[in-house]
Amino acid sequence: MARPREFDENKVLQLAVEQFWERGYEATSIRDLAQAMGLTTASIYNAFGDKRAVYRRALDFYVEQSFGDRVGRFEKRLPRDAIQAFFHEIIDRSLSDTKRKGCMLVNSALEVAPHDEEFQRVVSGVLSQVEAFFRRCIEAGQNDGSIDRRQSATDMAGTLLGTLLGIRVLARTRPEKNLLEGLIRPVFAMLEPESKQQLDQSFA
Amino acid sequence: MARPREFDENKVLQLAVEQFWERGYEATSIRDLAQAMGLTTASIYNAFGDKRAVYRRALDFYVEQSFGDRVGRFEKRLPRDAIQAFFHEIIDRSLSDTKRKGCMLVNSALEVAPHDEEFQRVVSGVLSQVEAFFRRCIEAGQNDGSIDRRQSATDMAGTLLGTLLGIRVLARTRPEKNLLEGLIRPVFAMLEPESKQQLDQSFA
DNA sequence: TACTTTTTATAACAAATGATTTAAAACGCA
DNA sequence: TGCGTTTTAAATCATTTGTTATAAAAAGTA
Repeated sequence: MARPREFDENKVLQLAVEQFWERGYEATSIRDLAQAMGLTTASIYNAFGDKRAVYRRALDFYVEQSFGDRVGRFEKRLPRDAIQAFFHEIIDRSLSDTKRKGCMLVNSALEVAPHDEEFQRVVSGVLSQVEAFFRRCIEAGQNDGSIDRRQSATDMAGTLLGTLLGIRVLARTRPEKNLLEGLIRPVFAMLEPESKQQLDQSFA
Repeated sequence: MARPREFDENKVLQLAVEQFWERGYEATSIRDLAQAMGLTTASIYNAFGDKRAVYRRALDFYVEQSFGDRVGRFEKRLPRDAIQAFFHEIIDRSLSDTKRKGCMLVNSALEVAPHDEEFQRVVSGVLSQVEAFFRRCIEAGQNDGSIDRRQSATDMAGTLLGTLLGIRVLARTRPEKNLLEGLIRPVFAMLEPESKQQLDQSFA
């Protein structure tokens, strides 16, 4: 019928992700993008539309591979394990992020979402999903007695979401192991039921 | 000796702050800046240097008026009051921030600091000062018994710093009163000494 | 093989970008 | 009043920006 594409859409999208992720939206020009993706600008416009559309697709691609199966995988664990493993993985990734790219979703939340309704919805939707994941974990833990019941699951899920975002911001200017691993200790302690807290205390 | 300035440096710096704060560094052109400051581009270059230098001065100006006396004012209160008042003020400001500008320091931490050593130092320095403020409050509270002693002051100060940054990120896409006020409740509870926690529990 | 369709490569477009030039205007000091 | 100096205004500089024509190249179908 016609000439076929020379490039693999997923491959070039991944390259677009890396470019936008590292430099952000405004600081990345179409030519930067073309070089990073190994395409001509004409091919980009033909395949995706304009610059904003490429960013839109790139963000979806990032979200898909960053939150897609991950949340589900963690949820198979014991509630408190799931939460702790989630945070430890975020911290590990932050500490090995030598380019200090942070989290592309958080970057989008600050650079593009405030001035673009559609991105606002996308970002806020993903954040709500993460919050819901935390809430499910906490509710499960409160039911089996492994998580403290004095604070509501909703409030604690919000605390975890806030802490997560805080870590991702902090890591971009101060990616220090002691700082990041230290700041989650009190958060994990907050999850512990009172009885266990007393027990720990008696051995201290 | 020579022709005097027609503008007040502090006034135009404040206008530059508002422009950069709302739109960020890359999305603000020199002409945007000139219009916002009520100056010609020539005057800007003559008075400040290049675009980066204006941003540098604007960020200093913002930090000065945002963190300058504020931290000191809070520190005059009782330790736990100081921390709680600090967070309530941040949340109030976030909820009344109709333009969703967030915190210019956090914005800088994500947009410019990762690619600019000098801004890296500035941002990380201010964050360290906030952290130190939290730590001093916590240590004072631990000494007078109003703050829990089971977690180290360093760890809890990190938690507060992370929570603060998380709130500022979250507020830019989801400035919801319930969410923000809810997420700090478990954090404040974490500060409470165990004895008090038990007491609260007995009345619940 | 010729036709149709899509992708490519190259070049170009108008507009915007950061930055500077030029010359007029405005002050202090002699 | 004139001199020296700095600020201002307007125009202009070379690049870069996002985007689009143009035409050649590459495939499937007839």
